[in-house]
Amino acid sequence: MPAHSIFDTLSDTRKRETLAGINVMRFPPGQVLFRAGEHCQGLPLVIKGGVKVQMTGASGHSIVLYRMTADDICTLSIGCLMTGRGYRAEAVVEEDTEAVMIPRPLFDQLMEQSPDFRLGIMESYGRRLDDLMLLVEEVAFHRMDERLEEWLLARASQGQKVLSITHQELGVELGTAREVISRLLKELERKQRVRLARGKIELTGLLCQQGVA
Amino acid sequence: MPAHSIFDTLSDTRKRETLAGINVMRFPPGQVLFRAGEHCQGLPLVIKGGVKVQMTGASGHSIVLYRMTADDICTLSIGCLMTGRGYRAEAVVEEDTEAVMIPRPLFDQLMEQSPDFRLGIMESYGRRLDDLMLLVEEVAFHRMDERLEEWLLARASQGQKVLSITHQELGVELGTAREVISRLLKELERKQRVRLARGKIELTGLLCQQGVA
DNA sequence: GGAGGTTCAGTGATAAAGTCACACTCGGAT
DNA sequence: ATCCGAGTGTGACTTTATCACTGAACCTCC
Repeated sequence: MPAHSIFDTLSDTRKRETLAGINVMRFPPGQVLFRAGEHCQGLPLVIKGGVKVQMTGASGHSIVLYRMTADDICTLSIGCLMTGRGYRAEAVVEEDTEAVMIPRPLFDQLMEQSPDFRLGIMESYGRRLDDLMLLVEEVAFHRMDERLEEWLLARASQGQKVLSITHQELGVELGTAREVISRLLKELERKQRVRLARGKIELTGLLCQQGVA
Repeated sequence: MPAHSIFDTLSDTRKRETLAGINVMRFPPGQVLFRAGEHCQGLPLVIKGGVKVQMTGASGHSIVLYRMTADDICTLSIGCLMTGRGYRAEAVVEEDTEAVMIPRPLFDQLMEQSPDFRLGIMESYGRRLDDLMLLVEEVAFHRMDERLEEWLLARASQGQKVLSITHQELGVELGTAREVISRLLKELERKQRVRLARGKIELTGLLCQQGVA
């Protein structure tokens, strides 16, 4: 039985009733859930998997804003749903993902009837605002070399030792240019913290050790 | 009768009943509504005035995230209210401001009973997310000289020709250092777009013309 | 009105980051 | 084997950030 924890607080019959009309969708990596400008059809709940949300600004550059993983709510969609405006960002699946789409009427109904559903939505919103505020601070004030190391470290702590990612993609992650990433990675290679290959970054030495801890 | 448009959809008796228990508070410029780390006591609704919300990052630098004006809802507070975490930002009054504070129980009650109240909250959240996403893009990819001109232009279009603001404060607005602002302003002065004085920036020439249009 | 202190602004030197242009190289595909 | 495109390396230059310091404007207190 596919589920999202926001339904856990509903009674069993209520839950069955709610989930009756909606079906789980599966998405492969690379699939685009929504694009900038598109209109929102409902509220996506991620059951499992991973989705990155990124935007491309007026400047033509892109930056990853945040990620959704298992049990997440696509908060961004709520705003679009309410105001009727199109998405400002796009969502790209990174790992095989299962999600359900809550249509507007059901969303309204749940908001009306379930205090816990409301709480879940509000909490999710709060977290997202926090994420974005931290991102602003990060982008505005942190050095790129530190941000890059932190990013790699975060991956290392998930147990990944060899990352399959291009410098260009890393540039989008951190909101900078490919050349900047290339130079910083070369510098890290000189410091024996990574080994580089085409499309791959192997974490070694301190970067890897710390990641395990 | 002080009011916030989010109450407009309530029936007159309902509205009277709701507003009975809460009283309008007045704040002078400079007053701090909340600080980073403090806990949220309720949901502030701005009746009139102006409040800026800014955060100071781990780096020790500050940046203005957004502003609240008449009829705004302090969306940030909802997240804090729901999760119980402290504020990550601080709110500073800029103009004489009137606000009401909705205590948690009343907030919960309105969320349960009024679809329009829910809609208003959700819309407000959506706008805030949008604001922050645009800010990320702006900070990450736009040139500082353009951002500065846009900021000045936005003030000009509100009819202000002489701004009372220090370079330091402008640095916080745009998330950069005072020296950077000083140099860019000097450059604008050379281009006859502003006249500078201690604590003042007078908009002239194109910058002013465009502002009026 | 001056002395002294504080806030604000200007500027040079240097480092970090972004931009532009172009060369090279690795891995398929034909 | 050759070709081609995606990925990477790098020099030259611009923009922005940081550090250190100077000087100017304003305030307060005699």
